Parts: sequence; structure tokens; C-alpha cells
Amino acid sequence: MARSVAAERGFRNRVLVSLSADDFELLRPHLVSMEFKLRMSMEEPDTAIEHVYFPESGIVSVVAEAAKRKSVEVGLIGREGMTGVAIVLGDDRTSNHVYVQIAGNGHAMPAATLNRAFGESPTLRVSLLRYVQVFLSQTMATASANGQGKLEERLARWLLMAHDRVDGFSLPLTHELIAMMLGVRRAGVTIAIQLLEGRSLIKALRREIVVRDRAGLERLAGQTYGTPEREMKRLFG
Amino acid sequence: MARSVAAERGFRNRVLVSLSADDFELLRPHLVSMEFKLRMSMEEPDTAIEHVYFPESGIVSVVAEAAKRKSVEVGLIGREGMTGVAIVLGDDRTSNHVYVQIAGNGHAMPAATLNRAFGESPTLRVSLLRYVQVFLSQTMATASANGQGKLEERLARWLLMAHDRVDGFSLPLTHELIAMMLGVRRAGVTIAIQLLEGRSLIKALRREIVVRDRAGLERLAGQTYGTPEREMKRLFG
DNA sequence: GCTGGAACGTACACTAGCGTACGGAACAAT
DNA sequence: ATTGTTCCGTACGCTAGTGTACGTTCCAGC
Repeated sequence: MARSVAAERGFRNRVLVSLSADDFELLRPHLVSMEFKLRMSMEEPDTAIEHVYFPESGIVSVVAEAAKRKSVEVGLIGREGMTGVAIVLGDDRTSNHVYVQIAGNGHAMPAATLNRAFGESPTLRVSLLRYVQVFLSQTMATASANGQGKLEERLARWLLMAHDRVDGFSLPLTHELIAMMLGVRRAGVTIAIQLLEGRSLIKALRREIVVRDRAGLERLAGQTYGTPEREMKRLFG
Repeated sequence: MARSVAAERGFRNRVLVSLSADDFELLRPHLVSMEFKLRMSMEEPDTAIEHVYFPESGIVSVVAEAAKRKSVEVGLIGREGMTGVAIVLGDDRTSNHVYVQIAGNGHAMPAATLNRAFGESPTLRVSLLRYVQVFLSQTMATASANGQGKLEERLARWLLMAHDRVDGFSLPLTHELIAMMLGVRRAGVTIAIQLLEGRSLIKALRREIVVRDRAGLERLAGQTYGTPEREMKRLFG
């Protein structure tokens, strides 16, 4: 495959980079570069999605509200993907919260504009659908991990997924935030973190976790980590 | 909307029924009616999907293998949907097992043929994508329920989803099977079933569970049940 | 009618994780 | 330098669910 037009222009978002020259050109004029500030909301439940976002850095979470005061992350998006898969699927809304978990930057685009672009180029939708497949696979893996993973395994998995999406080895995270993502107690996360630190897999600081031994984390996460990542590799090379 | 061509021909599968006359006509010659026998495999991990299936009755499960001897259901398909969402998304495989959980019948169609049909009618894919959105929403709800639901809640949710997909009130299920779906111990399921029976929500027989009080089950399931079902209603009327 | 196997009931000791809650440590703002 | 606030460590009693294992009941097949 020829080198991507998007990549030539300095884009690192893998969905954008994977587009054909024509399809990328259809989107490019409408993409607005912007900061993704911490906690910035990108989608609200049962509300029409206004923009879709293509991260270049940082992490965006898709979070389901369960009972009152309880919530769990059901999807995680970084520079490998995009928000607004509902738009790609022809819908205009979702039943979850989507917001920035680790600050970064990226590109925004009106959902209506993306929809119009699908009309002009059916191949554009097909390209973006490949990412939807990866995202679905990730959600399924999350369902599986939530169903049987022990807390340490789930934590290891989550840290690996986060690490995949940042530059370097430092993750700016509080225990509280991780607890919300995993749908468990904050104190439980503290214990689990200490356990990983005890095995020298990570280093825990205030508001920060440093990955020390990725292979070790993968070993601990076991089956819970890897499947969607392999899907990504297979479909996006 | 005019009455569906598929419905006129006696089809009850809601995806097929939702298609335009032209799109349905594109598929109809290739649909083969068949029995869905218990435990019949429809997709295997990392193997090209040969056929997609549109159930008319019965239940098909999408199951993720976790650790050795452990597995969890991450998706459930009845006459509201179809197997092979990967095909609709332009891929040719999935990382999960897909097999018949409650016997029934439906229609099969070669995956390659469906792909060809997408080429002839882009609107066909768009129609099927609406179901993918519902399925994704269901998977997210499963991830959320697995993350925080108590066993009784998850059991109630599962029974409701199964009940939505059969005629009548009887579900032919063993505790063992439910245990595999929820990724928990068989003995744990027995206890949970007794709890629901104690509240007169169900009646438990050998190899069979009868739904007695649907509203009560929904109350018990709470937030864990309902979101994807509302999505289905919204998108398929 | 008897037998074998599948499905279900029950038991017990054990572990993970919960809810709550309090104290200390780090940091930001004044 | 002091104060307020966020973040993290820890503790304790409690519950849900586990792994294992042994009965019991139901039913099909001979």
C-alpha cells in the first residue's frame, strides 16, 4: 500500500491514516485540531451526537452508568480509533457517556458532515467500519474480563490498554479514576496496585503510574488482554 | 412505511422484515430455511465465517473463551437479529464462538453472497448496520452487568433476554448451561434460581425454567436490563 | 422393573472484594 | 508558613461467590 496521505501530513490517528487519498480528502477540510481536556464530554446518553473525534493522543472512555453512583467503562479509545461509532453505524446517538480520561489532542468533525461524506463515498464508511469491528471486539473482551477476571488481572489489562495509547511509560491516573473504570472500590484498586508494584510490574506515584515491566503485566493479565489488539493489527497492519 | 415484503412472505426475523423490497429481493434467492439444532456451531474463532444466519426462533450465543475451561457469553441473538456482524462490518472472521443455545429454526446464507449483495446495494449494508448498533449496545450492557451486577440480577437479565426471544413462557435450559453463559459456578446458579423461584418470579423444573412474573424479573434486574431493548425498539419500531 | 447417567440440591471451608471510615501525606493556594 | 483539599494507605466486619464434593432425583434405555 502506498504511504498514507494523512500520515504524510503528520496525522497519527490510525483510522485517518488508513483511509484512501480520496476518502481522506473528503474529511480533511472539516477536521478541526483541538485539545482534549480532561473530563471533556464527547457524547451523552440519548442525546444526538454533535461531533466525532479522532484522537492523536490521550484516552477517551466509553462509560455505562449502572446503578446510581456506579459506572463501568465498556470501551476505551485512543489514537487507534475514533468516537462516534454510532454515527458510522448510521445511528445518531448512544446510550453511554463518552469523555476524556487522559488529556491529549486530536481532531473534531461534525457528525452531520461525516454522514454527508458517507453519501458521497460508500467506501469511506466501509473503511471506518473496520475500526468498528475492532471496537466491538474490544467491548466483547471487556465483557469477558469483567465476567471472570480477578481485580489484579483486570487492572493489568486496563493499564496495558492505556499504555498502548500513550507515548512513554507514565500514565497520569488516580486510583479513584481507575476504580470508576473497573467498577470497583477505590480501596480495592490501591491494594491491587500495591500487588503489581510488589512484583515490580509498575511504579506507583501520586496521580501517576509508571509501567516498568510490560511483559510481566501481559503475563499477569493472561487471556484477558490481547484479542482486540490482535484484531487491530490484523485489520490495520 | 408499507408492510414489509419479508413479513408478507411469513418471515419473522426482524432484520429481514426491516429491509426494503429491493434489498430483501437481493437476499431472498440465497436464503435457505433450516433447523438450528442444539449446539450447532455457526462461527469459530479465527476461522473464516462461511454462513450468516437469520433466526426465526431459538437462541444463538456469542461466547468468549477466557481461561481454560472458563467462558462467558458476550452476546445473544434471536429473531431480532443475525449472526455474522463481522461480515456486515466488512471483516471475515471473529474471535469468539457462536453456537445454538436453544434449538429453533431460521435461514442461512453464504457470507460471500452477502458480501456481493453489499456491492450491488449499499443501502443493504446500511440497513443491517442498524442491527449491529443494537448488538453493540447489547454487548456494552453485558460488559456493564458483568462488571457490577450481582448473580441474581445477571440471571434475571439473562432470563429476560431469553424470554424476549422465544414464544411462550418456557425456556429449555439446564443450570449448567446458564452457569456457562454467566461465567459462574453451576451450584451458584442453582441457588440464584431458588431465590427467584422463592419470589415467584419463575418456576424451575428439570431442564426447564418457566417465566411467571416478567415485571418482577425486570424489577430485580434493575438497570442491567432494558437499554439494548430500547435501542431495538427505537431503531426497528 | 432395573440400571446408568444426567441434572439438580446441598454442604463446608475458603477467598475476593465490599462498605465504611479514619488518618496521613502531598500538593496548591493564599 | 498555614490551611484546605485531594489523594492514598489501612483497617474491620461483612457478603457474595468459589472449588470441591457428595447426595438425590429424574428420566431414558434396556
